[in-house]
Parts: sequence; C-alpha cells; structure tokens
Amino acid sequence: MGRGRLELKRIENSNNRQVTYSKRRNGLIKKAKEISVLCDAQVSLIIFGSSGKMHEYCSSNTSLVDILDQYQTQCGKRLWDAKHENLSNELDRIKKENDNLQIQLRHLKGEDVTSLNHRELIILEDTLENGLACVRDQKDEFVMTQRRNQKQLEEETKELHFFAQHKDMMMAENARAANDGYHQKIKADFGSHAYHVQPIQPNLQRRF
Amino acid sequence: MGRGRLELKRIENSNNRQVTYSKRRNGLIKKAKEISVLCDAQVSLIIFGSSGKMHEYCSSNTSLVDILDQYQTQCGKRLWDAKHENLSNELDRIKKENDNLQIQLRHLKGEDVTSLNHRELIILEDTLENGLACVRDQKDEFVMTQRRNQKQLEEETKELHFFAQHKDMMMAENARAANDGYHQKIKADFGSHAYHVQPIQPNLQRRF
DNA sequence: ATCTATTAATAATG
DNA sequence: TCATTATTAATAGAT
Repeated sequence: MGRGRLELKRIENSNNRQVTYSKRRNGLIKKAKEISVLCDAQVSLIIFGSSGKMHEYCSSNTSLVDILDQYQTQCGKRLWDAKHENLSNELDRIKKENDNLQIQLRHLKGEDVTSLNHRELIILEDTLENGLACVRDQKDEFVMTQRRNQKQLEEETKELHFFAQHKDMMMAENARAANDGYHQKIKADFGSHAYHVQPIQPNLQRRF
Repeated sequence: MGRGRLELKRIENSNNRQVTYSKRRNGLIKKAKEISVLCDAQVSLIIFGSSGKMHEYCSSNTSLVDILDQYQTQCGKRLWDAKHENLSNELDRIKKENDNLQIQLRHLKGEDVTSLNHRELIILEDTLENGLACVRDQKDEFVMTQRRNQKQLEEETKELHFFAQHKDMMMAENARAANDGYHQKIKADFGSHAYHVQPIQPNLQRRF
C-alpha cells in the first residue's frame, strides 16, 4: 500500500526506515489487538527497533509468563534451561565436591574406615600423625608464648617494684639534699628525664 | 477491509471466527516478517488460537531467548527469576558449607592452625587422637584378618595334603580288595560319596 | 481454497 | 512528529 510498491528488503534511507518502522509497528500492534479480540486469541508481541527501544503487546486476560509457559509446554523447547543448566551443573559439581570433603573428613575423624584398604589406612595414618604433630607444636607454641608473657609480666612487675623503691630512696635523699640546700642542679636533671615515667614496654629490662 | 465494516468484538459465529483467525494470523505473521526485514527490527510473535494451538514467529538473526533477555533488561520485569532464585540460593548455601568443610579439613591436616585459640587446639588434638586411634585399630584389624586368612590357607593346604595322602592309601587298599574279589559293595559306596571331591570351603576342617 | 468488493494500512509528501 | 492523500494490501463474505 502507499504510493508505489515497496521492495521486501531493508529500507536504506535511515529516516524513511524510522518512519516506516513507527507506522508499521503501530499497525502490527493494532492487528495483534484485533485478532485477540475478534478471534479470542492469546497474543504476545515484542518488538525491538534498530534503536533498541522495545515495544510490547500482550493480549488481555493473559500475561507474557503465561504465554511463555504455554510455549514451553507445547513446543517442547525449554526457554530458560540454558541459563539454568549452568547453575545446575555448578550445583552438581559442588555437591560432589562436598560429598568428597565429607568423606575425607569422616575418615580423618576415624569414621567409616572399614571401607579403606591397607594402603589407604597407612596414608590416612600418616596424614593424621602429621596433623597431630602440627597441632601439638602449635599448642606448645601457644603455651610457651603464654609462659613467656607471664614471665615477662612478672619481670616487669619486679622492675616496677625496684623502680618504686629506688625512687623512694632517691626522693628521700633529695629531700635531705634540699634540706641541706645542696646540689640543686642535680635534682633538676634527675626529675626532668632520668626517671621520667614511660608506658610499659616489653623491653623494659633494657633500660637498666 | 472486506465487505462491510467489522465491529471490534469477538466474532460469535464459531466458523467465521476460525476462518478470520486463520486469515488474520497469516496476515499478522506476514506483517511481522515485513517490519523485521524493512526496518531491521527484532520481533517475537506468539499466538494461541482458541483451540489452543500455537503459532510463532521470530525474526531471523535472533531468538526468542535473546528477545526475552532484552525484554528483561529493558523492561525490568523478571520473567523466570523465581525458578532461578531457588537454585541460586541453594548454590550459595552449599558453597558456604563447602568452605567450612575445607577449613575443617585443613585444620585436621595441621594447616592454618595458627589462627586457632588454645581451646580449639585442644579439641582438635582430641579429635585427631581419636581418629588416629580408630585408624590404627582398623589397620591392626586388617593385619590380623590377613594373618588369620593366611593361617587358614595354610591349614587348608595341609588338610588337602593329608586328604590326598589318605585317598592314595584308600585307593591302594581298594585295589587290593578288588584284586581279592572281595567287598564290592563297600567300594561302590566309597566311590559315590564318602570321598566325593568338593570345592574348597573355609570350614573344610569340619569334615574330619 | 479462491474470488472480489470493500476497507485498512501506509509510503510519499507537505 | 503530525496530517493528507494516492495507492497498495488485507481481508470479510461469498462461492
């Protein structure tokens, strides 16, 4: 229709193409509506123009999902299985891995070991011995660290005591010196840095 | 078009409706093809007539799945996510479980134990000791079973030797008896069952 | 199915 | 994008 015949091939003129697209799109949707009303049909129509913009029609009393469900039932093609399949495969793979891990774990805990042969038992024993050695080392390490900390704490405490005593002694001496009105400069030096109190540090002992 | 105007409502005459459906369906699909060729559009058209039979058109250089993907991206509506989500959740759950198992396994193998506290180390040590005990029991069991089997085999061999000797002896005796033309009946009995050879069985010793 | 009178769609144009 | 119009395409009803 229209003036002159139209060849059935892509309209090269971009503007004409756009205009024709717009008109025919409306026409198509109108016809889809008509057939659905006149003939009681369920219709889904989805159109993407070259710009990428979408237009849709779906007959009333139904939905795209309904229509796609029917599509699948009738036509056998599975629509979203491709995507599903990836997930499904991944799930299977991980489930298997999981089972495997579970079995290994049970064996390491000494469960279900009757199903193992001699060679496997020996390997398992080695693994367990090795694991046990590591764990015991770590435990020892832990205890030693704790002990070291404890000892250090004690030492620090001792040093603090010593320091306190020393300080008392010095102060007593200073008091006496002050009373004597003697050696004022030494007292100032003393108070300013030699006995400046610092926060506790692990290498306290180095200071003496 | 056609002779006279057509009201936009369901065609009551079932025959007319069916005919109109068929004609318009073809027309619709033709128009869909045309717009896709002329205007470079992607079109999906799915039609179900009142009989339930499906007709479909999808523009070349694309597929229904492609179009539905675009539909979802553009229009925001999720089509098959409900079905998808279940799998996705399941996958996440199992992945987490897997990680957990991996960690447990590594700990049992004595790896990554520095991250454990003292209490955890003690529990781990217990588990390992227990596992090791089980595995060693099983190994011992295995060795014992093997030894028992070995011993039994030897015993059976010995008995077979004994049996063979005995048989030779008996046969020699029978030969002599036959030569004497004496005790024919006993010989028959003897050959028929008392020394009938049977396959090796674990309870051979019972026969003597 | 096929035919055909009639309406509907639309290409070109403004 | 909108309106007009010449022309073709679609199709309702008949055969």
